Amino acid sequence: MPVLPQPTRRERQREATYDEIVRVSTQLLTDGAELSLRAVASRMGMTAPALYRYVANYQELVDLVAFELDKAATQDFMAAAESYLEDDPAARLCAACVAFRRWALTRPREFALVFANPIGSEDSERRELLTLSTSGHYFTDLLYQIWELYQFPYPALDDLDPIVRDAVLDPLIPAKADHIEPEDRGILWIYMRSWSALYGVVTLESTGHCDPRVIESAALFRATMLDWLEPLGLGAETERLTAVLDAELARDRSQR
Amino acid sequence: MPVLPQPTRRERQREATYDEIVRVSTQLLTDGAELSLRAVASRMGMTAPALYRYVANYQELVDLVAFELDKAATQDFMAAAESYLEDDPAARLCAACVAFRRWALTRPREFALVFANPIGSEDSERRELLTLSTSGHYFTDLLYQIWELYQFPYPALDDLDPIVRDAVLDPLIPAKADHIEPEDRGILWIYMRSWSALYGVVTLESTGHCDPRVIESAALFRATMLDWLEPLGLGAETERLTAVLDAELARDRSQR
DNA sequence: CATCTTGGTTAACACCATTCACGGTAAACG
DNA sequence: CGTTTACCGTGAATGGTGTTAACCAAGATG
Repeated sequence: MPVLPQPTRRERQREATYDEIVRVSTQLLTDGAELSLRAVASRMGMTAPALYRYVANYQELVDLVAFELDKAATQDFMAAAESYLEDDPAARLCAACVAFRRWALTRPREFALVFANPIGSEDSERRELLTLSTSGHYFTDLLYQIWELYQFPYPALDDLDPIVRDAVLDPLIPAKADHIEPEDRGILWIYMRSWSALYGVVTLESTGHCDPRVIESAALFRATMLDWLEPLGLGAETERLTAVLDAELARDRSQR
Repeated sequence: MPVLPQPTRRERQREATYDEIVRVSTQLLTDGAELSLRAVASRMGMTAPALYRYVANYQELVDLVAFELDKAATQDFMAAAESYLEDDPAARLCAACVAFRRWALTRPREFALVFANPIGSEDSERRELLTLSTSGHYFTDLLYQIWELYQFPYPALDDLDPIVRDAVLDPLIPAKADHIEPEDRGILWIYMRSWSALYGVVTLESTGHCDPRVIESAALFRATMLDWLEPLGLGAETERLTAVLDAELARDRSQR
C-alpha cells in the first residue's frame, strides 16, 4: 500500500529548506552567536514566523540542532578512533574518549546543548530523539567490540536489579543493543557505569566546575580512564593504552 | 584606618532590600517560575531598572541566587547527615550524598543553576564565588573527618602531576582545606576523584540523560557509591554503610 | 541651608517566541 | 485546460526579556 515513487518537487524543496535551517542553526552556534528563531530566519533571508512551518516551537529547533551536533561530533570521534587499527577497539575507545573530551572543552556551549539539556521524565517526544543519539550508539558499539575481544565480566541478568534488567533488555537510552544477545545485556550495565564516570569528568571540565589547572593537566580525566581499563578486561594492556591516551592528550595540548 | 562603627540607617536599608532580592529570587525559582529581573522587581513592588542599583546585570543575579541555593541545599544535606552520630562521618557522608541526589532529582532546575552553570576559565569574578560554595566545603570536611578516622591512602605530593600539586596546595575549587596539612593535601585529589564520580551519576540522573527506570531504581547511584567505599578505607564497613544507603534511598521512594 | 549622593521612577531600545490574518503561487484534481 | 486546494511565505501584533538614559525626590552631608 505505501507507495513512495519519487519525491515530488515540492517535497524536495521542503526538505532542502529544512536542511538549511539545521545547517544555518549549527553554523550560528559555532560562530559563537545565540541560537534564536529570528537569527536563523534572518540568515536565511526569511522572517521568523515562517520557521513555524518547519518546527513546532523553539525547543524543537534546539533538539534538532542538538541531534545534528551530536551526529557531527560523532564523526570527529570516529575520525580520531581511526588512527588505530580496526582490530584494536581498546585503542580506538581511548582515542574516541579523548576526542569526546576535546570536543567538550573546545565547544562547551554545544556540549551543554547536547549532553546537559534537561529532559523531563515524562517528555516521551524528546526521549525518543535522545534514544537515537549517534554518539551513544558509537560508544556502545566500541564497548561491545572490546567485549568480543576481551570477554570482560558483566553481571548476569539475574544479578541485576529487576528494574535495571528491564532497562537493559529494552533500553530507553542511546545504545546499539539489537545485536547483543539478551543474556549478554549485562554489558549495557557496564556501559552505563563507565559512561557515567566519563560523563562526570568531562561535564565537570566542560562547564568549568573544576580547577582550571586540573583541566589543563587532564589528570582527572586520565585517572578516570585508567580506572576503567581493569573492569573492561584491559588490565593487561594498561601500559600500551596509557601510551595511547597520553599521545592523544599530547596532541590536544599542542593544538591549543 | 578601617573604621566600621555601626551600619548607618541607609546601609541597613540597602542590605535589607539586597537580602529581599535574593529571597524573592529563590522563592520565584522554587515556585517553578522563571527567574527574571522583571519578575523579581515586580514581586518586590519595584520596577526592573531599580535592581541595577544592586546587581550589575542578570548574570550576577543568577550567580547570587546560585550561591544562596547552594547554601540552602547544604543545610538539607547537613540535616540528613545528622540522623547519624557525629563520630560516624562515614554514615553521615552516605546520608549527605543521598540527600544531594534527592535534591538534584526534585529540583533539577536549581541543580542545573548551581552545578551545571557554565563558568568561563578566564572569568575570575565568578570563579571566586564558586570557590566559596558551601556544599563543596561541607563535603570536603566530611571526607577529611573520614580520613582522620580511617586513614585511607592518598597520593603523596611527589606522586601527583606537578600541575595538580599546585592545585591541591592552593585550591581554586570549593574546599575547606586550610586545616589540612600541606603534606596531606593529596586527600583533595581523592576528593576531586570521588566528587567527579558522584557528580557524573547525579547530573546524568538530574538532567534526565538516563533511563528513567535506572533513576527510579537508584541502582547506578548506589553502585557508584559502593565503589567508593573501598578507596575511602570503608571496605570493612561495607555491609553497615550499604544498609545506611538503602535506608536513606528507601526514605526517598516513600516520600515520592 | 545648600549641596551631593542614593535609590527609585518612566520612557525607550533591541531583542526574543509566538499567534493570526492574509496573499501569492504551485501543485492536484475534475 | 481551468478550478480548487494546500502550502509557504509575509506583515502586524502581543507580551515577554535585559539594559540604558534621563530624570526626580528624599535622605545624608558640608
